Amino acid sequence: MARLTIRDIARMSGLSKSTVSLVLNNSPRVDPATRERVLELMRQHNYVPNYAATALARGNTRLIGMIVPGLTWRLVAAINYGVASVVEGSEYEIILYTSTNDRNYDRVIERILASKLSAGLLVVTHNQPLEPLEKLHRDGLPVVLVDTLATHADLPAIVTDNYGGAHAAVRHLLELGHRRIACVEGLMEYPCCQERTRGYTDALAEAGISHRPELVQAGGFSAETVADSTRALLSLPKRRRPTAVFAHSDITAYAVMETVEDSGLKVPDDISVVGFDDLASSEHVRPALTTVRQPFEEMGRQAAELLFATIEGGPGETEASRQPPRLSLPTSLIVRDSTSTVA
Amino acid sequence: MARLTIRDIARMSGLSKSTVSLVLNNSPRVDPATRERVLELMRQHNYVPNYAATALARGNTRLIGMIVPGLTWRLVAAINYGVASVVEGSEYEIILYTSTNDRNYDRVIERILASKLSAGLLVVTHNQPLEPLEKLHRDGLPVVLVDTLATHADLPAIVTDNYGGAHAAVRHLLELGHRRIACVEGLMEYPCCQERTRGYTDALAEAGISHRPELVQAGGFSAETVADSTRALLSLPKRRRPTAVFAHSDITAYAVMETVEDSGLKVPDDISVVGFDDLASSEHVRPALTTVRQPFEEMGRQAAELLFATIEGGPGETEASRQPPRLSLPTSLIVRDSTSTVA
DNA sequence: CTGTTAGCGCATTCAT
DNA sequence: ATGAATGCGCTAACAG
Repeated sequence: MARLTIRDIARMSGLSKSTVSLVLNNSPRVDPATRERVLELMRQHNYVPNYAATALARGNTRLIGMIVPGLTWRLVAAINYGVASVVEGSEYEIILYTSTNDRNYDRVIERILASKLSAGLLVVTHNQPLEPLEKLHRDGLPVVLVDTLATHADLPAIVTDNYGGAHAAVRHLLELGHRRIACVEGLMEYPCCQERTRGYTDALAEAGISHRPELVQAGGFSAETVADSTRALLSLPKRRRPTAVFAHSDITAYAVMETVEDSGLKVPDDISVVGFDDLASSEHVRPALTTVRQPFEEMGRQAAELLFATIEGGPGETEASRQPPRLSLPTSLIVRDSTSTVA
Repeated sequence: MARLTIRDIARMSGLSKSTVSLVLNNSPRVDPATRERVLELMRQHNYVPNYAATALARGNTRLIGMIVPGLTWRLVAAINYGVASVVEGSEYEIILYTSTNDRNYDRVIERILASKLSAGLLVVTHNQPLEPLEKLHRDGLPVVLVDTLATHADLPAIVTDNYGGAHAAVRHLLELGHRRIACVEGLMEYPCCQERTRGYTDALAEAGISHRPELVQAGGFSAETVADSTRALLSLPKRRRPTAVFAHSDITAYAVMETVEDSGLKVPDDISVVGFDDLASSEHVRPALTTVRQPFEEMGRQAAELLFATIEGGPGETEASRQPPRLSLPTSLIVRDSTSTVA
């Protein structure tokens, strides 16, 4: 597999390297006939330009980095798919930075990304400090956040309407006649979770229901904490006990449902449950979970397109680019079997 | 962010480029004192060698390609995690090739991978033709298959014991007293599915149960086909109707369970169901699914390590390497609530 | 429209 | 132990 170089093609075609290079780069200023001849030659000999050489000469690569935290793979699959669907139509490739533990996050940022390996960066759902990313962005590396709701960050981002989603979920419960609606929260360091609680609180307030702190429980990401919280809710005296639970995530909702059933109550007959995310499995859980769907795939697509736009747009220190675009995609309520009218 | 080059470091340290280069490559023939001085300088100025330049000069990159088919993301998450956990301890990065549709598979193989972008290739669960991969491998690009049970392929692979897993699943049902055990198959083009049917058939035969073709149904990957197959099974006269179903995958099992319940029967009371894979969601499905666990994460780890070994091992046309290593990882039966003794 | 000439940043001989 | 020279394969002015 003696690799062919551009020089070989040049010799074979009787042209010079530069002309061949022009062909490679689709330059209009090359004779269509010779152009076709060269292309044919390449095809015949299975010539492929050396990536490293191209990158070096150009001064930039055609790779985009994608940072995804290890723990959120279940959400990330769909995002990835969306990203991939637009990337594969381009000349770019994805290079994947997964940090399975948090410690090497800094290494990833400081060392690898500084090596000019990627032309842009997609950062998926994470709660690491954003300062390093902002610095990179200021230094000219396009960065797009995906599902990282960092309100204070000075970075372009694709997010979903967490507030609206939560609000709609609670509205749904209210319309079913529920009045005592609990909330089992996720990690409140995440702005998205803060938004969800805000949506919950506001929806209740708008319905004229006064806030009851005892109905808002910490959940976190651990099934045990969620179980504890759920038991705390169930142990309330009957007339103060919630008839419905809004969970900050589908995973949380699963744990809530399991705890409810373990304690001899039925979902949705005794307690309705709404989740958030619409993971693929939520359709198969029994009862099938009513939940707020996040358009993950679409988010991935939009994020990739935004990133490409920024990359192609050049340094673009225009007035418009100083205000980083922040696209919020709508969520939708998927009503299934885990919610019903209040008994 | 005017990027520093090796030349800058050389100037600052009063040395020549080549000496600095020697430091970068951990050459023993450089004075420990100067070596430390140079390293310190690099640290201070946040110098990182240009990846493309290094790759070009060396003639090889420190990237490993990972081909994953778009449709199997749910399985792939855990594999990825395993791969990432070993890659992040190395100097390599992952570059992700996802083909969301099958058409560009050839393009991926022929063009991108031939561009010397990756030092090795990890190919995850796919059913594309393997010839191109074999060719690449012969041409010196290390390739490792993950969960692609291609019995006839001349490539190193990490697989799981599909036969043994299926066998164990059916044994489990037999021990519960079931005699009429159906099988809802996956895509039979996949060798792994062929193995699963073989395990099913053999386990029955060993128990002295004669093969009943009507109990083996096509499932494929579509929920509707599975539903059809399940209804066909349920519509058998009561004394020929199966009391248990072995499904080729968890997803298939979900659809089987739903169809069973739609028709008014109960899992596991009327019909026991066993899946294959142990997706994360199988724990949350109701009834929680009894299934055969594949050690996805471990597969990813092993695959990455095998790939590294081959890369570092050089061209290695030894006698041992002519016989491509084929590691089969054991599966384990996870008993949950979807199986019970026969009524 | 096409060829000439210089690099891109680094690794790697060969000298010293 | 360190420096000078050369080339990896390609792009990008600048000429013609």
